[in-house]
Amino acid sequence: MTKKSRLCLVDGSSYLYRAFHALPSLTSGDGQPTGAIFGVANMVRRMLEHYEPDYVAVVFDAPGKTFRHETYAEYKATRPPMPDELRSQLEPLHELIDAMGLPRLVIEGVEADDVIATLTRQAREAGRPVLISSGDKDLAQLVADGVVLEDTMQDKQYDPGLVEEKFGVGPELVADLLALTGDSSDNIPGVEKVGPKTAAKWLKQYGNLDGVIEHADEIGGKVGDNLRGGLEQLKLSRELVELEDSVELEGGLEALKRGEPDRERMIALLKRFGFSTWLKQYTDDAGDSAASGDELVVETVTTKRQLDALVEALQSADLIAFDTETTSLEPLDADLVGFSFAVEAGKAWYVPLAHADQDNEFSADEAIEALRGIIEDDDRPKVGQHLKYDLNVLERAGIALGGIEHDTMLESYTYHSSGTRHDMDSLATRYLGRQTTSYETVAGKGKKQVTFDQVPVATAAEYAGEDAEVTLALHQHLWPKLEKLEGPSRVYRELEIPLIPVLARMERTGVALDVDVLAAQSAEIEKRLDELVEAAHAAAGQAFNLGSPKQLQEILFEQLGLPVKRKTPKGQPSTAEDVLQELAVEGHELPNLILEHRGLAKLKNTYTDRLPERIHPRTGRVHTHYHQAVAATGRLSSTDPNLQNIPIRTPEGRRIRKAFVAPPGTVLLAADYSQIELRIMAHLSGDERLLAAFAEGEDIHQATAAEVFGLEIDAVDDNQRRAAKAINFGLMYGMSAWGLSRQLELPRNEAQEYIDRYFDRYTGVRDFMQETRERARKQGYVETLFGRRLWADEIRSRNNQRRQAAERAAINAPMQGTAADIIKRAMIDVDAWIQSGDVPAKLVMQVHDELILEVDEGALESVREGVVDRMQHAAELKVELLVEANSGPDWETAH
DNA sequence: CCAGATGA
DNA sequence: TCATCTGG
Repeated sequence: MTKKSRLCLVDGSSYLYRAFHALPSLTSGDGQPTGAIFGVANMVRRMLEHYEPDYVAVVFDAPGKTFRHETYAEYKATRPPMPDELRSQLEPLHELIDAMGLPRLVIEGVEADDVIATLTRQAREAGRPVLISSGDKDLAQLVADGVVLEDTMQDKQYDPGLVEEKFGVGPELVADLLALTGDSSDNIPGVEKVGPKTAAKWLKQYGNLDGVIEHADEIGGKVGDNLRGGLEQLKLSRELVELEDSVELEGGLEALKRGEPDRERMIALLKRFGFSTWLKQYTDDAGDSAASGDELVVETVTTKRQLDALVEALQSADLIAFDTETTSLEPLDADLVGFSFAVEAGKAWYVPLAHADQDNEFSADEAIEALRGIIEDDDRPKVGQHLKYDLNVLERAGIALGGIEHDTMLESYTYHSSGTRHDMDSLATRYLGRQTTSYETVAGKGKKQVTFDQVPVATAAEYAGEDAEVTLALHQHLWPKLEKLEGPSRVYRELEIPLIPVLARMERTGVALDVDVLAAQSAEIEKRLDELVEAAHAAAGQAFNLGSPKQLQEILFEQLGLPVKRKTPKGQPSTAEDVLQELAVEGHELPNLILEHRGLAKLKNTYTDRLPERIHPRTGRVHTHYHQAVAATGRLSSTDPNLQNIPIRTPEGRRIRKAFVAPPGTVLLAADYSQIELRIMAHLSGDERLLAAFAEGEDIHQATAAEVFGLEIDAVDDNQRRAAKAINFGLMYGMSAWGLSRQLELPRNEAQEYIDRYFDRYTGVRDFMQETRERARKQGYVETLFGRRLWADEIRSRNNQRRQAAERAAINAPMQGTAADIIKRAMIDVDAWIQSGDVPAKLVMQVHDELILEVDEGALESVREGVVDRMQHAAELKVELLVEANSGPDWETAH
């Protein structure tokens, strides 16, 4: 008997939704939305290429109710109706699938899942292997020997073993598990507080759902009560998640034989949708259907001849896409394992350098020397994805990456900073509709993960080659779009790209930390925490975990009966700081103890105990990572550790800055922009009063108080100044009366009065804000002074809260974003100055409006002047940019 | 308002 | 995942 060919079942409906949400909203020339059609069709094409099945079915949900709605009226009740933009793509997609020669099934009264279940059962009975392609995890219950579930968008194939790994139970128990946990997208309730972990544990213990129900009495705790209370619903949920595998279908499996594409219809449809690349394939290579096209050939370079040929090819390229493979995501620990290159679509090279199984004619050093001239050449433009990483890795390997011309991560970020992450996988999906091989599929994951040098060369080459080739494709897609936008492309060329080496250097440099200072503080805090716990337990009359907001709620509001001041978004009584403060003022003892405990525990857990763990064993310093494509406003962010939220506002907190030190012979210089965002607001709004106040060098909060309260400037008291400061602060966050009233502990109407008076006095600011709001609504984005575009994604949301949040963000964005642009310019300039000559200083940190440098003692004055001057002249505004710079042996003193 | 880290 | 707290 010959081996029977595989039946491929595609869950069209699940991919339709996912493609619709994951892909940009494409439209064809005549305005027909085509994004979801494109996504699903591409997915199907990839499946066809990969499996070349003779039997296929693309299955869709039928419109209208199903038998599940009769069982359970609430079924899918929380799901919003299908958006028009998606609905209008359904019929054209069906046409396209028909034209591709693929059997399509839409069966009234049942869902796509049930049709797939039925076909799977029939195929198994006929001894035919099955591949189910779906983004819907419910279908995992169908997996068995000979039945694989593939999630194309995640590039995962679930066999029984992987299902067990993912769900904690085998396929036969997946329906039981889903009944217990519920499925929010179908509005099927589960047992409250039971997640996948608990459900899997129970099912293992009692065999199956019936076992769990039988033994419900034995399960203790709150979840046990929840389980017993929900038994009826549980049985119903079980019925709903079970797939129906006896749907009546005409024609049997033979009806699913794949047909030939209808060329005429295909060409007509592809033209209509404007899918030009696909159309071109169709008209170019008439005979060979959709198969060819995005195939990638990766050449593994192992002989000297190949290496020479590669060098030659790179020498004649206008632009080289480049990627490094390494042993670690942490550049400071990463050893080179290989290089990949691409200079045209469909072709890539991989040069293995340190694979366990490699067998090259040349040594790694010989390969590096052969390529060094090209990699280091400033006149050979390169494009990469997140080149800061490669730059640091190469630096460690003694190679100085030159010619950093383009970075696809930054192209995407400056083109549209929000709405998507900017890692390669996200970009390939979003902009190319391509699903790239994940790192996990080549290197394994969890315990089984190996470092890249252990990955066989053959596997590594496919993966690495794809990275370089996709990077090139992304650049070819993104750059023409970005280049057309004058402002964003300027920000990209003049700020983001030049900043790459500056940040790379700062990360490599790191900052010195005095562990003894932190250890001493940790010990002090620990002692005080013990006292506080004891006192709190005494005050509560029982022991409890002070760090648990849940237990705290119980103690405060139920045991002690204190008044509930506010609720969290989820309806729990809030125990947030301001709430506790209010309770403390009312004379309760416990809230104060809690407040102090929380503050100190945070300090210890986040800073004094953790920072020393971050010291790198080789350098003895702390190396943060600056992220250049995360914050929507253009700011940097910092992680591992975050050095941009080191405490300063309280004395105990500020002490932590004592631990950030300069090594002997050097001092720390901390230079920060004073009131930079308000100054930018003065510039952008052109408000006369605000400009005048800055020009006169007045204390800006005092000046604001004088205006708002109608006083002479010298008559302003501390309280009035504090209120004015809160107003100024609030302004930059798009202030609402609600926010200000909370901040100042004032009634709403009084806060509103302050705001009104402010806008009466500062009419330029008022008009500017109104214009900004309108501009955001009209064009969907606002701009910084340097032309960076900041998109207000939800500005037209019908949800009031979301829309208003987007409006506030849009008002804040030009100021925060311009400040970010300015300090980036300053960093580039200061770094260039330091690198150009004998300036004995290093940039070590950036905290949004502050630069911290490590400076040789002897050169302090000249460096201070040089830094301040460059920061002040990073932009020419209608007001002067004021920079304050101080120095000292540690960050606290320097501030 | 924008971020990141922590603990339950 | 949520609440809380740190910074700007």
